[in-house]
Amino acid sequence: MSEPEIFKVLSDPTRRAILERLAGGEATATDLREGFAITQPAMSQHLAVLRGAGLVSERREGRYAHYSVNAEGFAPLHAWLARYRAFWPSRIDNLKDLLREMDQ
Amino acid sequence: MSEPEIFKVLSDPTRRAILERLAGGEATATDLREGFAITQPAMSQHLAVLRGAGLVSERREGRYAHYSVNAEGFAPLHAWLARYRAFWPSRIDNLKDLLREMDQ
DNA sequence: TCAACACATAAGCATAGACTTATGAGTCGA
DNA sequence: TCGACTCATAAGTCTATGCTTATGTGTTGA
Repeated sequence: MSEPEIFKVLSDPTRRAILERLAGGEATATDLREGFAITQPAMSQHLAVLRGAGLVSERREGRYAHYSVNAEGFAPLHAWLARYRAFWPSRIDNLKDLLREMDQ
Repeated sequence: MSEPEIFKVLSDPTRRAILERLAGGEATATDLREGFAITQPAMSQHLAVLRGAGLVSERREGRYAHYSVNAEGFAPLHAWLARYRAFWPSRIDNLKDLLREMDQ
C-alpha cells in the first residue's frame, strides 16, 4: 500500500516478528500464536493490519486462515530506501558485493 | 543503530520528510523548519531522534547545527529488507532492471 | 443438530509518543 | 557586556494504538 502506512505497520516489533515467521513459510493464525505471549484477538488484529498494508496474503481454507508473505507489499519500502541509495555504505555500493549478496 | 529502533524512528512522517530534505544537502535546524508547520522545539526533538538512530550527523559551527544524512544509518534497514529479497517483485528480481535502476 | 473449534470484530483501557509553552545554555555582534 | 540569536531540554497535554475481555460468524465432526 502507501509508503506512509508501511512504516507505521513495520514499526511494531510483533508484526515484524510475524513477518519473519511467515518468511519461513505459510502458517495459520493459530500456528503463529506459538511463541508469542499474545491473545488470539491481538494476533488477529496484527494480521489484519499486515493484510491491510499488503504485506501478507490470506488463503482461506475452511475455518483456517493461512497467511504468507506477499511479495509486492515490500515494493514501496524498497522504493523509498532506493532514494537513499547514494547514501548506502560503500560495502553495498560496490556492485560486485551487491551481486554476490544477491546470489546469497 | 538497532533495527527495532530504526523502524520506530522512520514511522513518523515528519522525520521522513526531514530526511528527504537532508538528502538534498546539509541544512541547519532553522533552515529545516521552513515548510514545516512545526515549532522549533519539535524540530529539535525530531533531529535528536534522528541523531540517536544514527540516520543524520551533526556538524557544529558556532551556534549553528548543520545536519546531514548519515550513510551507515540506513544499513540496518537495508539488511532487514534483504531478508525479504526472495519476496521482491519480479521487476526488481530481474538483474538487468536492478542494474539499470542503480545507474539511475 | 449441536458442541467445539478458528478466526474476526467490538468496546474499553492504558501507555507511548508527538506536540505545545516555558526556560536554559551557549554564541555572536554592536 | 549585553541583547539577540540558535538550539536543546523540561514539563505537561492529547491522541494514536496495542492490549485486553466479551462476543459474533462461520466451519467441522460426532
